[in-house]
Amino acid sequence: MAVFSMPPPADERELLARAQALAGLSFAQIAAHLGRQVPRDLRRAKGWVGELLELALGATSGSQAAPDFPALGVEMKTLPLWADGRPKESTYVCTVPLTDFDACWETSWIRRKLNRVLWLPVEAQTGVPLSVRRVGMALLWSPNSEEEAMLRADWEELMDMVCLGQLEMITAHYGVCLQIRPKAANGDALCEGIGEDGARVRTLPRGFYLRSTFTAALLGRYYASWSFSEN
Amino acid sequence: MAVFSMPPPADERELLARAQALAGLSFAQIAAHLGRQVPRDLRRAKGWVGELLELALGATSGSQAAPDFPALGVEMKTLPLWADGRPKESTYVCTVPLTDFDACWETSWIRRKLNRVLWLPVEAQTGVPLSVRRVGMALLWSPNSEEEAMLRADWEELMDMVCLGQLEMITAHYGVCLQIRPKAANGDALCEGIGEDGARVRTLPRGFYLRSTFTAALLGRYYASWSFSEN
DNA sequence: AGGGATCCATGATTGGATCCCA
DNA sequence: TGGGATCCAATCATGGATCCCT
Repeated sequence: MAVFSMPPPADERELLARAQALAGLSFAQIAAHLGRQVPRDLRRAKGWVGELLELALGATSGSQAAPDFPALGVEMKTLPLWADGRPKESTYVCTVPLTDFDACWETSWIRRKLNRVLWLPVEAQTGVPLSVRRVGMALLWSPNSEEEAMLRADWEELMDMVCLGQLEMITAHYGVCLQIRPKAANGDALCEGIGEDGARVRTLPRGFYLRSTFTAALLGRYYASWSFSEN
Repeated sequence: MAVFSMPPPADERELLARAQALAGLSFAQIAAHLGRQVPRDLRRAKGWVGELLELALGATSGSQAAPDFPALGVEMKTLPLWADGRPKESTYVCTVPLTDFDACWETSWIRRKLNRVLWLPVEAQTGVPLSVRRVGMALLWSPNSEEEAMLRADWEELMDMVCLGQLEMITAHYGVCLQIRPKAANGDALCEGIGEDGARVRTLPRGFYLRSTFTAALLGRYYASWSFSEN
């Protein structure tokens, strides 16, 4: 029997149970239950996997500035992995506030987003067709004190530069676990930022991304080893 | 032969010539030339007449913060009239900037919008079917010194209240020729404004409107009398 | 009939991320 | 293979205004 929609989970226990029930299922199986078509590849549907799994778990669809599970304060993130369990990509977290001089870590959007995350590892091995790729074992995570200290240090360094009008100097090389990179429909999309002289300038929208070294270490704390093998 | 699109007019002369060519035509006639359908009524298409006439004149469609005819600095406004020539409604001008403490009349958005306006009277008599309603004689207008002084006085009174956090006290009763009223998709739409204590609060978006007494007087300066009668 | 409330179209923005070249 | 560039869906915001109750 096909399930076409799902109410939000009542608590973390229920959310985690649903997520664990997805472990091992292929995208084709999940899509079939939700009445969705699997695209040929992700080139023209880059967010498809994330949207599919949000639907499968009963997440609230993209309402601004709210977590995926508002009642629980939980954010869902897919984590694309190579067949050997290493993260394939960095992880997009949220947009960078480019004109907020008063930003502080404690009340920052990124800290709220990362405070409680349901990580869903997903198979992303090149060459494996999308329909047969599988969901892995879910992990409900909060940063430990060491992780939070690292995130905070990166955030403060990067946001200092943003507020001091040094945005154009920022490359993805800054930050140990967090980086700032462009996040736009294309190179023509512009928003407002702070220029060298403190005045407003037009610039590319930017996003915060978690480096794959960070997400790899995070997985490593919970899973001694991990793979999508048939064993 | 149907005309499906129209390049922007090169100068005010050309714009005015096109507008005068529309005088006396029904909405059905204009829509037919543009390959558009006339809706049964305006209840679920409130902006239809404005959009039709923009298309007919070669206006740039709703690009943000730019006039309808950017090269000319001209704004187009329909002016719905009763059969006897009195304005039926107030005229929406633009949104009210709710968080701009430094706003001044000289550089205000509303002043730029009203600096040069092509008024298009349109028949709006209740009971007359939309398809047979007609366009009237166009008027290319700029505020005279008296009109500008009145607009400025109203604007300064109203914007003082906005900036002092007295927004919730403003009703449509303030202002001799200009008023502030809600301008939103519905009562749930919220934006940012200034609260009583100076902090940001969530509030309804507001718009500036010209009272119909103002637009009536404006027409009266140019047309001794005016109607859509068959004579 | 004045004024608070609302409606549609469309462009801009955000949230979901992966693509793909050097 | 890191990092600059890009893609889709859905929501939000803006511009076009009129509706409709008291």
